[in-house]
Amino acid sequence: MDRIIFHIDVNNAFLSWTAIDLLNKGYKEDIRNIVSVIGGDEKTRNGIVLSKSTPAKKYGIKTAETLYSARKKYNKLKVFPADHKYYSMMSKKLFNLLSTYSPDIEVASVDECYLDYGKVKNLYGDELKFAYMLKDKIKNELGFTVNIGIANNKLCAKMASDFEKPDKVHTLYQNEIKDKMWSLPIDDLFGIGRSSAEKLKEKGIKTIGDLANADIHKIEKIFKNQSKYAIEIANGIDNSELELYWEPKGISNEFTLPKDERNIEVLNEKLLMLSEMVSRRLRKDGKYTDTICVILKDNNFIRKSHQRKLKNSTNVTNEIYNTSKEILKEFYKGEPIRLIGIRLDNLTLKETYQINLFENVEEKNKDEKVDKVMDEINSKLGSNIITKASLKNSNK
DNA sequence: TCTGGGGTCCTAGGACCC
DNA sequence: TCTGGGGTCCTAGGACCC
Repeated sequence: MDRIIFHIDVNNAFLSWTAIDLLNKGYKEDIRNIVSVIGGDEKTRNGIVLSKSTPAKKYGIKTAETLYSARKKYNKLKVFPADHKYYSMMSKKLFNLLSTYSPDIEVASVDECYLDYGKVKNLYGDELKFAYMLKDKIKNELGFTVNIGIANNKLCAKMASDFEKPDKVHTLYQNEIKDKMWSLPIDDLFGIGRSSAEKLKEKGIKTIGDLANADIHKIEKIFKNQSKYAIEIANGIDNSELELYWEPKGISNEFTLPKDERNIEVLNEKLLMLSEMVSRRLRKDGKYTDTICVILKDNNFIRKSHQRKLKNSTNVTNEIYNTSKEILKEFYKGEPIRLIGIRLDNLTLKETYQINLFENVEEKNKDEKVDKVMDEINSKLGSNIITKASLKNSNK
């Protein structure tokens, strides 16, 4: 039997949610109806568009472009800051509402999910009628609009929800793929990014249909092992299951520095701060890592990373900090650094531990106690106020 | 005042072992 | 004296997504 999958996608999520927040706070204007964006802070060099209103889209303003560039398209552009806490609250409201209809939901990101309608169709009936009801219920109860894509698999549901926006329901069943998907530009295919799209266009593959009917040998240089898969997605073939339970495979934090930095002492301080951020998240999940990766981006936007695998897994801030400091020393060549980050991989629930003759066990126990106390204080204060980094640099 | 941050997956080369 | 492959693990980088 054919599956029936919904893809539910909030229209202009960050912008819509901020619009609601502002209206609740007495702001007169609904920023969804004006040329507006949610943007990062330009002073800290985070000045890009995170989300745009429908009118902003009409001026050609795109997600991830610089605010500088967006303003050139519309000089009276209104820019509002992001409020991720509020977004995550709205996101929960949406998923809670959806959960009342089905437990089979894959949360794909803060503003989109897949729902296995096939499993509950006998309860709610025709999927199209239900989707319209659902979209209107979300609009009435939560105050924002969504697009719903209906199809026989995740890929096509995702593609369908991306058709005309906002506040729409679309289907993309197996027998509609040719008519509804093949004429779209190759860039629109989920899974084909800018790099692959450029290479495909060079070979004369300009639409999804072109790829669907391409000779596999023609694209093997581009997709290697993934060539068959690439042709399959262009044909709307996707047998992947919904992933109902998600566990992070890695934890990372990174940030752009207010100005380019080449002083390794300053970079080390940032590593301390980052170590605290990632290790606290790790401990909160009750996990351990044995792979620590330091990420740098230089002033030319070239990203470089080096990682190290530990003999024993850990969740101790100090150990992560000391390791990352060593990694940085190993590969930092003195170039101006724009961004620095730490990523923890190979997460496990249990600590692997082999006795190491050279390890100072007392030191480790002390570090663990310090982490525990800090975590408790921070969870009580509900903030990141108490950090070793902030204590160390209390001169501000 | 030009270009974020948090993820996943894949590839390719080298090390190492049998 | 010359020279196998297969398998796995580790590392760095790139592509892609929201």
